[in-house]
Amino acid sequence: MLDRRWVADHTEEVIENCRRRGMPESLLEEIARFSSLDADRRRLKGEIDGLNQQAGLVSRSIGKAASDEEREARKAEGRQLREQISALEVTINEVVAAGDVILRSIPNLTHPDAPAGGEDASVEVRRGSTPLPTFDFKPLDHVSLGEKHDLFDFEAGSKVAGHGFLFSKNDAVLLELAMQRYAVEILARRGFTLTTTPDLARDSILEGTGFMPRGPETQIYSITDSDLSLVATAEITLGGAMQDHVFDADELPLKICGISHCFRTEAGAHGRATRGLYRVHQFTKVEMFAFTKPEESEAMHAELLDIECELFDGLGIPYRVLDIASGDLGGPAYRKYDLEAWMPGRGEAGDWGEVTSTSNCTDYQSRRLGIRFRTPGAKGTTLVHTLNGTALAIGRAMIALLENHQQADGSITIPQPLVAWMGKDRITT
RNA sequence: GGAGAGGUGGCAGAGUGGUCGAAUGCGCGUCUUUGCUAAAGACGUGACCGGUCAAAAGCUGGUCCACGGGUUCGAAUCCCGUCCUCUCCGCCA
Repeated sequence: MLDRRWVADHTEEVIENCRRRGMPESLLEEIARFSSLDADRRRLKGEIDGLNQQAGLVSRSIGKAASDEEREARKAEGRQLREQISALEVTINEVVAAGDVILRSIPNLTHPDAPAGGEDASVEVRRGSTPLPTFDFKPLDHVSLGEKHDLFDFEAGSKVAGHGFLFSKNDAVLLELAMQRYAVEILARRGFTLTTTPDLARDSILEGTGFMPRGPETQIYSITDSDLSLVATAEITLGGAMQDHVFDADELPLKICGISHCFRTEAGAHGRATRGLYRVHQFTKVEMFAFTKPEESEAMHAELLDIECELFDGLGIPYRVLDIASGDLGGPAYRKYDLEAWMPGRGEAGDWGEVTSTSNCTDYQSRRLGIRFRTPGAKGTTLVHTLNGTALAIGRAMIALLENHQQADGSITIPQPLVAWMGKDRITT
């Protein structure tokens, strides 16, 4: 979330930003209301502070009271003050709660260079080093390739868990492991701390990271009779792990890699391009997360993007990089780049499909999570910036890999960097 | 899962109803002594929300002793719930 005080003092700027992001008119009106709510909060806070001071003085005087009558009189006075305070606290809590609802619904500010507009306004800013493939045969999509080589069992997935789940089989398993090993290798070399993370997290952690468990339109699976949910991405746990932490300045920037399963209900996503691996309820992802000082976050964002490019260039997968338009940014993102890989089997004659996403969330997540750093000699603490990026989302990357590397004879070549981990250089029948 | 112990400032650790944001030690900062280092001494050393101020500093009010509730004029201290840690037992990959 944004800073409460800053929002109250910069209402016009905040509204302008929301307009740029295509937020509904109703939210803009709410933001205008926020400023007066916050003024109420401050006024009430002043009153309560004053009463607290009085009540404290009264309480302390009781021990030194000269007589029983005086003591009783003071007690009554103290009781009366506390009642006033309680009443005001009820009011201020309501005001704060109303303000918080608004504050939490306000998205992050937007990078001035991010393209303005909706989904279609995103701008291609870069291409990968691998050219689009040319086939002298009709390329298959990954589902057909999977059938040919017995790589996936969607029926078994449906049987045990329902539509959107699958079993990987045979060479697909080796490939999954090889891809993870490949990604981890590159991230380790880039100075990331390697972790595997819990696949479940408390609802409070989800909320702190900006996810909404248990709403009517939630994308999150939750566990009945507990406060746990299945994570949609390791971003939740990697950010959540540092909740309320204060870094020393020399610990930053900190780069962490987390491998987790990701679970998404994909509510309302039926009927879209969901064949095969593209949109499933569970997949494995190698995620990057970074904590930086504010002035370092843009450079870190560029680094995360570079790593994503390096990973896909290394796999020989053609892709384009999109600078995501303001209207299509998620709430916490100040700026976001997506990699879209070329998927020859997608649509009529191939199409781009999103495979990674990297966001600079500036201090939007860290404010709610209370993640700060301290500079020696300087007073106070400063909120860190958080960034996240996909290293490899296994399912989607595998679609691109299988479809781009298929050969006329039906076999699939394994990109060189994976061969050692995979133990073979080709998938054949 | 069962039984017990416990969660206090950057760390260690005292504090069982008021004068406690909290002793003491370590660490850290400034200064003094010293040719440098070491050592010693003096002083200082948290976060958050407000007020004052153009702003910062400063000054000033409040809140914070895991978290949330309760009792009380008053809670780090008493009661309840939650979370977490440790020890033992059970179970288990």
